[in-house]
Amino acid sequence: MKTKQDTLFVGSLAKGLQLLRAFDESHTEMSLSELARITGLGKSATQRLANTLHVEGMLDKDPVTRRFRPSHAWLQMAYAYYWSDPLVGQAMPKLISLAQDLGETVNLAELSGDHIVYVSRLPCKRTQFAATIIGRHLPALCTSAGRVILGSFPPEERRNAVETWPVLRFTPATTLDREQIHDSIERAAQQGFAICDGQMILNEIGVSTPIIGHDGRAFAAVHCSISAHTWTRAAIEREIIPKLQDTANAISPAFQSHRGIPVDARPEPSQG
Amino acid sequence: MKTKQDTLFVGSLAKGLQLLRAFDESHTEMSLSELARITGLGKSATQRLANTLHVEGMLDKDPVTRRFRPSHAWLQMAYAYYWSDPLVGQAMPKLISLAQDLGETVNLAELSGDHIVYVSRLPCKRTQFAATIIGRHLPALCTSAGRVILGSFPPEERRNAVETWPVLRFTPATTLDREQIHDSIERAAQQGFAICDGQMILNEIGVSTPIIGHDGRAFAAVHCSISAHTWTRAAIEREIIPKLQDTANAISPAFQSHRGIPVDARPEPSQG
DNA sequence: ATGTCGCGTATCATTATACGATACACCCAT
DNA sequence: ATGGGTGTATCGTATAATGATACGCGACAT
Repeated sequence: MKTKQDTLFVGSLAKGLQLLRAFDESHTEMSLSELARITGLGKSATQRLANTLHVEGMLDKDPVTRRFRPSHAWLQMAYAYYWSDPLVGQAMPKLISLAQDLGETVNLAELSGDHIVYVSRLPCKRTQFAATIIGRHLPALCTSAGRVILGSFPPEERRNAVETWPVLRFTPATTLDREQIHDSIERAAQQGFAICDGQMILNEIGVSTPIIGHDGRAFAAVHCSISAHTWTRAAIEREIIPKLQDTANAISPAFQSHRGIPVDARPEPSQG
Repeated sequence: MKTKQDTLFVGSLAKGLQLLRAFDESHTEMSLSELARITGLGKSATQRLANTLHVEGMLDKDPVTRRFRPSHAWLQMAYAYYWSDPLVGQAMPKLISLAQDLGETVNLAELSGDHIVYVSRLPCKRTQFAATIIGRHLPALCTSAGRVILGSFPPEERRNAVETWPVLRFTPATTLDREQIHDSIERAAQQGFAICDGQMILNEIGVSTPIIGHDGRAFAAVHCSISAHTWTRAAIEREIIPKLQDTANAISPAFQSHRGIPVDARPEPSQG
C-alpha cells in the first residue's frame, strides 16, 4: 500500500539516497552489512544499491576491505552547488578581502529551514576540524549567524522560531534556555549584529552580521570566528563589527530571500 | 535486454544520479523539460525522478518558476566527504599555516583517475570564481599538481599517462603538446616540484609539491597559485618551493596511496 | 583440526513498481 | 484567438526491482 501522494515517487532512488546520507562524521566508511544495518534496508537491497552507486562513481570501494566510502564525486556536487547559488559568487571576493583584512576566520552562513549551513569558509587560524570544512549544518538558534538572521524576521515568526526550532548542546556553555536565546535575538535585531560566546567551541566567539534581501528579511550572514583569549567585547565591537557590516551590506542589495522560507511554508512536494 | 552484469544494478537510482550530474557550471538551475532534454530521460521519468529528489531534499524547487536547483544537501555531501578522507584532516592545519605564512592562495589537490580534484582551497587573493571553490575537476596533465604527482610514478605508467590521459585547452597558453608535457613531468620528477605557467588562467602560475605515500607514489599535492606579475621564477624557487615542500613532507608520512589507482586497474564493478 | 559465525557474493521466481503514452491546465508569445 | 511551450496528473502494462535463499570465504574459538 502506498501512503498517498506517491505515484510520482521513485522508491529505489530514495533508498539510494538513504545510503548516501548514511555517511557522516561518525560513519566515514562502511561495509555492506553496516550500511544495511544503519539504513535498515535489508542485505539484498543494500547490495544492489551500493553496487549501483559504486558503478556510477558515487562510492569508492576499497578493493581489499570491500568497504565503501564517499568518492570525489561528492565534492563535485559542492562544486555544482556553488555555481548555482548566486550569493556565493557575489560574496566570495568580498569575503576574501575581509578575511585578509581582519586576519581572522571568516565564514558565509545561509539559513536552511531551521538550521544554518556554512557555505564558504576562509580559515585563518587553526581550529577544530569541523570548523574548517564547508557544509556543516547547525541549529540556527545556537549560532550567531542564525540569531542575527532571525533578528530580521517579523516578531511573529521570530517568536515561533524561538519556541519551536531545535537547539543542541555542544559545549557546557551552550545556551539551551529559550528565554536567553530570545533576548539574544532581540539584541541582535536592535544592534544589527550578534555575538555568541562559547556556543560551539569553548573560548570561541562567533560574530555575525546579516545579509538582507529586498524584502528586508535576512537569509544569510557574514560570520567571523575569533578567540576569547585575544579579543574583548569592546575590541570586537570597535574593530570587527564595522567591517563585517560593511561586507554584509556590500553583498546584500542584489538579493532576494529564496531559501529562508519558514519550514512550515515550504512548497508542497505534491498533493493528490 | 540487459548488457550482462546487471542483476545487481538499480536503473532508477542511476537515472536519479544522472539528474544530479546534469547540474554544472553552465546548468545552474533547470526546468523539468530542460532536465529531460539534457538527460535524455523522457518527460514522465524526469518528472518522477525530479519530484523524488525534491521530496528527499536533494533539489530545491522555486515555487514560482518551478525550476530545480541543487539544495544545501549538496554541501552536506562535501561535509561528509571531508570526514571520510583521512588526508584532509591531516593536511588542513598545515595548509592553513602555510597560506598565512605565504600570504598566497594554497590548495590541496588529489589525484582522481586521470584528473585532479581540488579538495581544499584557501584563497588569499581574489581570482576567478572557479579557482576559489572546491571540487573542481581538471585534467591532471594540465596542472602542476597532476604533473608533479605523475612524476612520482614508475616510468612505464608515466609514459602511458602522458600518451593517453586527456588534455584540454583553457587559455591560449595551455600546453596541448604531449612532448612538452612529458618534459615538464620529467623535470618535476627530478626537482620534486612543478611550476606551470598560464595553463588555467593567463598570468597565473601554479606551483605544486607532491604528497607521497608509503609506496613512493604520490597521490596528492600541495598547490599554490600566484600571479605572474609579482613573482619571478627565481623568487618562486627561493621563497615558495621550500615551504611547499616542507608542508607536503609534513603531511606525507602517514599515508598510503588509495585513490591514485590507474584508471584501467580500477576495481571491476562486478563481473558475471 | 573442526565447527561456527559473519561477511560479501550470486541466483531466481514473483509481483510490486517504475514505465510511456496520454490528457489537461496554464502562460506567454505570436 | 491560436499555437507552442510549459508543469501536472492519471492509468494499464510489462519491465525491472524485490527478498529469500544458497554458496564461498576468512576469522575466530573451540
